[in-house]
Amino acid sequence: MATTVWQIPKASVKNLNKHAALDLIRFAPGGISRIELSRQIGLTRAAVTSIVGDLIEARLVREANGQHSGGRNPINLEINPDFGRVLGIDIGSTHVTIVLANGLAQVLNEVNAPLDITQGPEICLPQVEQVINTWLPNTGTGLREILAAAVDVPGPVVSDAGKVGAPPIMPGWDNFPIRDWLEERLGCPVSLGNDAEFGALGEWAFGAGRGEKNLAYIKVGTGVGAGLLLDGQIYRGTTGSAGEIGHITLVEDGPICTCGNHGCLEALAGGRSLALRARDGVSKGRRTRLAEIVPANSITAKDVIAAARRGDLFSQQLVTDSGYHLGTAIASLVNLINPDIVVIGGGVAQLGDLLLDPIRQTVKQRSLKVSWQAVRISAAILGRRSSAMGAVAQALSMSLHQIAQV
Amino acid sequence: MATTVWQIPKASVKNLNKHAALDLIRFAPGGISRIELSRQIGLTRAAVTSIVGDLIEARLVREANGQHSGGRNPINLEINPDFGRVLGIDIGSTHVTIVLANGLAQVLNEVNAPLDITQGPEICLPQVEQVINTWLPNTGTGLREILAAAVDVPGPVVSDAGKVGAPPIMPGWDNFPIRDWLEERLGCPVSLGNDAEFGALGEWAFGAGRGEKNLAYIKVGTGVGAGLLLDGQIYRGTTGSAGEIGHITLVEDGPICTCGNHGCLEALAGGRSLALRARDGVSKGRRTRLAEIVPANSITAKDVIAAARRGDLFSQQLVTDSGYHLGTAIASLVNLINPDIVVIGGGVAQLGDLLLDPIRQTVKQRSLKVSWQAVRISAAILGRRSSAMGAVAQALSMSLHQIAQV
DNA sequence: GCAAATATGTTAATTAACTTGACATTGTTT
DNA sequence: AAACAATGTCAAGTTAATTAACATATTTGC
Repeated sequence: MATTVWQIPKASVKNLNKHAALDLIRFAPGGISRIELSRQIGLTRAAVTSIVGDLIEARLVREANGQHSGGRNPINLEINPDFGRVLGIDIGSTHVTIVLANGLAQVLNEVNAPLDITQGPEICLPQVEQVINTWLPNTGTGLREILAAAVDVPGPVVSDAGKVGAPPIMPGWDNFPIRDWLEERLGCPVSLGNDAEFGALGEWAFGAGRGEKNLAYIKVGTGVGAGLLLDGQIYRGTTGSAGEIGHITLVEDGPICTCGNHGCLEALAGGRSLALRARDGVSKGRRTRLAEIVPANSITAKDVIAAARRGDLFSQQLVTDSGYHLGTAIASLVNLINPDIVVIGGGVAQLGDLLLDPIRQTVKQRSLKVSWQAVRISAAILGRRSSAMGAVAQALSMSLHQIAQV
Repeated sequence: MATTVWQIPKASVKNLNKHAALDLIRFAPGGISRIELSRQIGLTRAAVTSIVGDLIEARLVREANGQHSGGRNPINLEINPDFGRVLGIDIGSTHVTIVLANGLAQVLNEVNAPLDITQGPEICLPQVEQVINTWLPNTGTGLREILAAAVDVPGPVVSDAGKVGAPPIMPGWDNFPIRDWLEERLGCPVSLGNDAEFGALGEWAFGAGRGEKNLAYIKVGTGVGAGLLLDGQIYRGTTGSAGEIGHITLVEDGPICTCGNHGCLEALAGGRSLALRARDGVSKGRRTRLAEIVPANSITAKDVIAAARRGDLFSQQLVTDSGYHLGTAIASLVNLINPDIVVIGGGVAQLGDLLLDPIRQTVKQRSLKVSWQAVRISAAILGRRSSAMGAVAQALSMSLHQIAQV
């Protein structure tokens, strides 16, 4: 029942059931009773009473109200929201989003600040620290009250080392001890992850894919990446670069990609491609509202998304084209992974069915029947907060299980 | 450390470490000492002494000789080969291979018989039973001595039910209780799996990918399928149809596939495609030894492989072409899964570098650097026995852990 | 050749997580 | 109000672990 990124420390196999109970309580929508815990873990009611007693004594869990019929009503258990607070930090290529949450993963406050990731860690990380130091006191929370934090970045992560691997979009971040740096400044344990991976975790824990066994989260931002949650566990691959769906080759002689290859999904369907195709269309005189933006080569993906929302047909067509390419790559993923659900997140996903319908159609056409019949394709419920909420889930995992350890 | 398909029964969490020790002993090349066990499981030496005592008393494990330096020599432990015998049954589309193995997974005997899977289970399974009943006594083994068996079939499997899902190449097998039928006839526990999945298990346990964390086994036979072993666990997906790499679309308007789509990998690189392309070439008058085979449309994939081996340039070109297509699909897999190793098995893989080189080249060209640098692409060491040996591993898992349960 | 050093393996006493089986509590049904 | 039903708790017993001492086997140093 180890459901998240938290790895059970080898020494405490004896506490295995305590951690299992904790996770079941955390992720049970609307709480869970002792007897239900005993059924799911496979322990006796007496044992669960004892375990839950420990958790309540540690102030991690509290009793709440629930309903039933036939006999005595069960007492629902839930995480004690006041057990502590955590930070979820989502570092994107142009922005950083920071979320303050309580033990129940309820968002208490949120802040957003611009950032240019190409400036490297020596510039960016102090900026993040600065944002926290000026914003956090206004939320009525001291830095000392923060039990843990989790950060994600848009590149492959070597999670043991707390560094990024070989980041294509993150020049200068290579080998910088991101986690250690933040742990020292924030004074609490920090976990480093990949943005798509945390997006998957967020949508699995609180969003569109609650509790599914096999989930793929596709982040369609400037680039395109996937986070995989397989058999209830984040899957990172051998060097932490699993889920790099953005660099699957779709068109032999297609447009050049940031990775150096031609015809990658990212170069055909990502935000950067969306902007480039829009500029190209405008310069060719296509009839579109985007033509109002001058100069044409200042058009961004955001502009295209906004225009598509307002009904601009040309922009909608560009998005639909992205959808077909995404669908082709996702069809491969569905054939290989056979997931319960594919969650589409990132900026473009705000357009909903305009993007999802061509994806669904292509997946249905290009993957095996058994597999596409089993899969649900939905937009991210948490929207642009998927990754930050995944970071919150991860930070809560760390602190809850650390406290439960003893 | 749950390394194989065996799922630890919830009730016996207390025996968790016993099962972990058993698996470590099983898969440690050349045995493992008590102290090494204690290090890897994270228990004290005393605890390991007690656990190993139980295993020896149950006659599952025995002491062997080992070497060391600096102090007292450790006593190596290995599975007791005489604890029992198992059967590994690999049902292909045209043949069935059955392997008799002892506790150490050493092959004691092997039999091969033709079979036509399209005739359905009512014909095929009695044939398998017949083969076993006439062959097994000659090996000096009674059916009663068989502790367990595992069977694989070339289609998606619903392993809980012991049936196949929606098999494209297995008409009539749908919903037939394969496992239950065999359990009744063989009088021992039977496990049902997919051929690629068991191939992955076989190569992981005894072959090219020993002990790797993330392994993909690509079976290039009549069709093309992949078995995935991720984070040390067989990954089956939501409906048991994970790894269907054969039906990834590579060429929009490519040749039609058995699945109904166009341009699937299987239709471009599988054994069936190899034969079709050879026939086509011969009928177009290409210079090749295959022209000696008449009529041209009786040429099989086997013929092409044999000719390629003997230096026929046309046949070699056909194989190389298959390699490029396989490489394209495997590049996607490498991007998504980021495995340690990709093992190529099935008939065509016997050609070695003739097939592997174009695969390696294409993967290097079409996947991310971090990912292709980390991956090893090798031919199956167990050859045509990969799946049968995976079945042996699975059958041994079942009986070993069942006996260790108490 | 023999003690010292070193590493592996075992034993007995203790600890802690679980089970068992009885009992207590709190609700619905008749 | 009594019977029933389901949940939760308690106390005693069981068992897989730890701890700390000791036993065993092999190399090293003189």
